[in-house]
Amino acid sequence: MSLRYALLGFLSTTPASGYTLGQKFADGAGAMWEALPSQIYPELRRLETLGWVAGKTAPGDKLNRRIYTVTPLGARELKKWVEAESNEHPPERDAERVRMLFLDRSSPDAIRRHLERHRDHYGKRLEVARRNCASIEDGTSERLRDRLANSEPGERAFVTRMKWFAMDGLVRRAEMEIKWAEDILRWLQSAKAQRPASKAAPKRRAPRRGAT
Amino acid sequence: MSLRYALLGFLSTTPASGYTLGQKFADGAGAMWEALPSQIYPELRRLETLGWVAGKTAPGDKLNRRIYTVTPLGARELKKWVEAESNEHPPERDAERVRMLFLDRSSPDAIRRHLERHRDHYGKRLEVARRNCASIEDGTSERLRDRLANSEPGERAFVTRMKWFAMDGLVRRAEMEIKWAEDILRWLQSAKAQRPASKAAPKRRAPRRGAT
DNA sequence: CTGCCCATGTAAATCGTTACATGATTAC
DNA sequence: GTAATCATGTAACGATTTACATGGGCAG
Repeated sequence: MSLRYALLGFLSTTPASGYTLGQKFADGAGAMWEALPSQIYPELRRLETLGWVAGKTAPGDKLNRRIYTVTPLGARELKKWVEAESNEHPPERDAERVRMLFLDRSSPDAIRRHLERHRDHYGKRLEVARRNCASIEDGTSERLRDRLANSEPGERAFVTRMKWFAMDGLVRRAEMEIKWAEDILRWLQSAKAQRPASKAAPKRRAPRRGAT
Repeated sequence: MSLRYALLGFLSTTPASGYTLGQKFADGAGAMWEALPSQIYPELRRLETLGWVAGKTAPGDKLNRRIYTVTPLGARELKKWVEAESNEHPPERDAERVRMLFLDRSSPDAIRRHLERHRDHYGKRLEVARRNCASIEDGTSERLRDRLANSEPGERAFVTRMKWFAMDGLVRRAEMEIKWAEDILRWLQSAKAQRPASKAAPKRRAPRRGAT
């Protein structure tokens, strides 16, 4: 049910086509809720029949682009959703950590490769999120500009800051995942030095990390 | 497809019934991949027809508990999965951050309530994860003991450490989410002091956080 | 005129949730 | 004996992925 509101939210800043939304979802400000065309297009049609958005194709457009705009009803429904008290967090489903849990019977090399992929994956995400944060800070974010254009002048600093915090969450997440992977990689490296083959190594207790 | 391997993984440590797995998934070491009974039971049956696990009900058991054990084939398939190179990370779907993104048109009070729920939610997760970490460290973790019982003596320190790292990932995630929420809450508090009603506030640039 | 990107979809299959059903066991 | 918990499921629905289809525009 969140795809619906993610679409609605992005359209509440700037009217857009399904294709454009799909692009934003993949990389830009929308690296928060990814979805495929086959899910986006039907959902936009459903939003239209609900009367939450209005879609229009420009008469001369050969590409048949359908541009959607949020209706007042849609804006109210979006607000209802973001403010809802019953925000049950989604169930935890952390495939990477599950893998790590059961990689203990694999070779240190397999574990290392896995962690390097993890680190690199979040490295890319970090880059995107940092870039987005920067463009919010220096005012080059198109989406933020569109958003501010629809805001009261007195609210603009507030809106800017909220956007920044949201994006900063993605930065922090990526930083955490990278550090987690690197800490384990470092330990694997030092453990390897101690037990070159695969056996031995005196039993040591897992120490706490630096800060809590 | 990950539920299948999560089940397989947990069974590779200790044979268990579907009900038991459901419990572990909800709180204990399994706060990594939650699933409901209606998904767990059919999946276990499918794993059985695949020959990856063997299920048996003890003759005298009035409760009709079906205890599943991983077969050698199942163990090989699990290993194949955890070591697979094509570990595409799942698409990002972060409903909380999407909400934050579009909460900028709501009252600071609504935002505050939202963030407090976020903080409290991860506070509970942090407690569970810390408890699990602690029980791995002090050797009171039953699941770890079962796991070590099936491991070579020389590998035990390594296995212990890997389990700890996996669980530590959940600790770090929860700590990060709590800090994120608290940082925004603190800012809301200070911003409120500056603009008590809802207007004004001199435009300020979003500053970088302490460390990168 | 061939291959690639833009743009919008449909159909089938799989994964996950919600609602419901059933019976036995344990604690009060 | 009644309520909570143990234990296993089925059916229907909703969300998501995979595979496929289609046609216009643009660069070589």
